[in-house]
Amino acid sequence: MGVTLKDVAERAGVSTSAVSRAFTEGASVSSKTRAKVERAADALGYSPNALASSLTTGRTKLIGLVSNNFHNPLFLEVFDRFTRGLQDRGLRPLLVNLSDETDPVHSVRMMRQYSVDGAIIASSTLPPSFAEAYRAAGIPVVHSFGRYTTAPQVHVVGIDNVACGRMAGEALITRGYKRVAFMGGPENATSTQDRALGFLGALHEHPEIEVSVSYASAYSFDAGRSEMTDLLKRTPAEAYFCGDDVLSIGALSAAQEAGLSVPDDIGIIGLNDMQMARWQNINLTTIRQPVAEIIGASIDLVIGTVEEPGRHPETRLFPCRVVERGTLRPRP
Amino acid sequence: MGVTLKDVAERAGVSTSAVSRAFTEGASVSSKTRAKVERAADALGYSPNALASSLTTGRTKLIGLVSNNFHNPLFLEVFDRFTRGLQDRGLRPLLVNLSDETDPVHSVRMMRQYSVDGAIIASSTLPPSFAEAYRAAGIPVVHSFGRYTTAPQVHVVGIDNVACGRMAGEALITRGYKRVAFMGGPENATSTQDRALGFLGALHEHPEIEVSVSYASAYSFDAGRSEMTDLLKRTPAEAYFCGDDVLSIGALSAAQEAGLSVPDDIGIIGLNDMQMARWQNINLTTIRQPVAEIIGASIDLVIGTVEEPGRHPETRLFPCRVVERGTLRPRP
DNA sequence: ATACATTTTGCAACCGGTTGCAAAAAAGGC
DNA sequence: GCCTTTTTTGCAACCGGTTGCAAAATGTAT
Repeated sequence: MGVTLKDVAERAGVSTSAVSRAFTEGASVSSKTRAKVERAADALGYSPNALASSLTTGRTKLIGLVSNNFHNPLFLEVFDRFTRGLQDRGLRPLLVNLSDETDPVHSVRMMRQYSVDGAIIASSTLPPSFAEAYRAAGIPVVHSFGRYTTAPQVHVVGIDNVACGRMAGEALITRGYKRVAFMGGPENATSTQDRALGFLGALHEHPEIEVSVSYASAYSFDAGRSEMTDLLKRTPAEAYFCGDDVLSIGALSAAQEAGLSVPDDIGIIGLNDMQMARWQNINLTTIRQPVAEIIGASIDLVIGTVEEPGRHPETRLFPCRVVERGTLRPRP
Repeated sequence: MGVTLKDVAERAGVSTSAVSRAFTEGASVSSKTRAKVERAADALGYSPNALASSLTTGRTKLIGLVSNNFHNPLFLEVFDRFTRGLQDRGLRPLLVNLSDETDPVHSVRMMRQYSVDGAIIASSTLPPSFAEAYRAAGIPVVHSFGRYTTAPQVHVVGIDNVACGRMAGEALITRGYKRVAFMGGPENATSTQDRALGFLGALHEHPEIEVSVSYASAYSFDAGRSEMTDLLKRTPAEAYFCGDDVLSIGALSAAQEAGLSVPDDIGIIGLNDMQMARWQNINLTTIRQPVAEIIGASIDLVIGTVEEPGRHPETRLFPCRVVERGTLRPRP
């Protein structure tokens, strides 16, 4: 079944080294033998075994793509772009689903067993220590959609959550809302904390505006909906910054069901700008994460680190922008 | 950096064979040497190189997961379950994004270069010939979310699209609609054809009911919305079976925007039951695909075929069921 | 033609493991 | 204790490639 180097060599009447060289960019082979080898290889349908060659070259062209965000619709786009981006550069994604696992030890071992050249942690919820375990194991790694930390031990690519929070705050201020609120995801997620920080920071300069904060139990539709349902029973704010689009849509649903009109009675701004946000029957005003840029930079960084392992950890944060749709009253 | 078998052997004071055996289930090793080996391995932080061993064992435990459905929200769940299911069985998914590629030749070559043990084609739109190319190349393969064909050359797991179409037709008949329609995805998709077939078949027994058929240009929100917008300009039907949930939600959006009330003025039933269908502000009546079962069966089949390559091609179709929500009037 | 520089080639060792086989060690029977 | 059977062990070859090195072939200059 498997056609090997040796078969090709035999058929072409050359040594195995010659065949190997014919398939290696920039190796020393005469055009005559290369032609002989190619003819034989075509006839036999040979393609070199990437894993066998990795043994000596030390490169597998395998990149671990590790995530625990398999319920966030944004991540379908994330996987799409990662796989395409890696493939375009001749790399292969080995997908790892962490599910509820928070200890890196299993996945690190797996990465080593399969000798991945590098790894990308694509997760907005994992702590910095996760990626650090990879680095400690000698695996070139970048934490994609991670958050900013001072003196990071690993490459981090993402958005500036504090700045996003501030941007959301300013969006609400500009539109003249007098009672605003932040509805975060789970309080212990580091990204949630940063967004709250930025939001409150922006509002701090406007003491005339009333601010409150609450946390949904998860980054999910149901959590957003039930949180908003609770809030509406008390004295709700005029406008909410929700830490995520799915959460926002849940909140939106609760508001509509309570008979409130959006954005006249209540305003909502989300974060992510996932596919559904632009569906006209949702039409969510939100803050867009530049997903393509984040992913492009992540891939570049991981490749760079594979080539230059000692490379200093870098943090690349990309700016977000408000996408004007229908769940916030227009700017005056 | 890399601790090898030899390092462990040296440290434990045994031969490399002993170490290899200590890590192989059911090999002949005394408990005494196994203990010595384990101690040495722990101290050194050794884990065996899966790729090196694949060279002799012929098994990589790598499974190609090939898809071109990176825009269908259902597939986030699909990837989640596939990765988890494979991991639980000690297998690793090598993800391949086909994008717009329709020729299997590239991905087949890649599968061979990485010596995958098997492959799963997860796609509702690829033709049967795609998976057949894998089989022809000697790669154990199952086409997941594929469609039924007579005398299939490869394993196919999915739903019975004809039965689903029939089920949708019957749902509309039972609810007393007198003018019904099928809005499919692109006409050339084989699944679309089958769904239309079943739908029309069911209606054929009810000549008193008026039936029409149209096709959206893609399985997307925009396509569904624009198709429905067009339909509403003429004489629309009372109820529509849309070939997909995303399409349905697009159609729903158009209907709502036209000031029609759902389900009083117009009824819609989708297919898939993806996450968003149960969001209360969408609340789509739809037909549920048993995703977990399809994926479980796909994994079992691919494993079975790895172990018994000559195995006869099998088609496993799972039954769907209507999920009652708010876009169809209640059954009388 | 000869001497020398350059390119191309094959040999053989190696990458990190596995495995058939025969020798060595342990266990069992008397 | 000795002999037989069973288990454990190490040797060495092998999986499918790559690569340093020296020999062979080719090209250039005289």
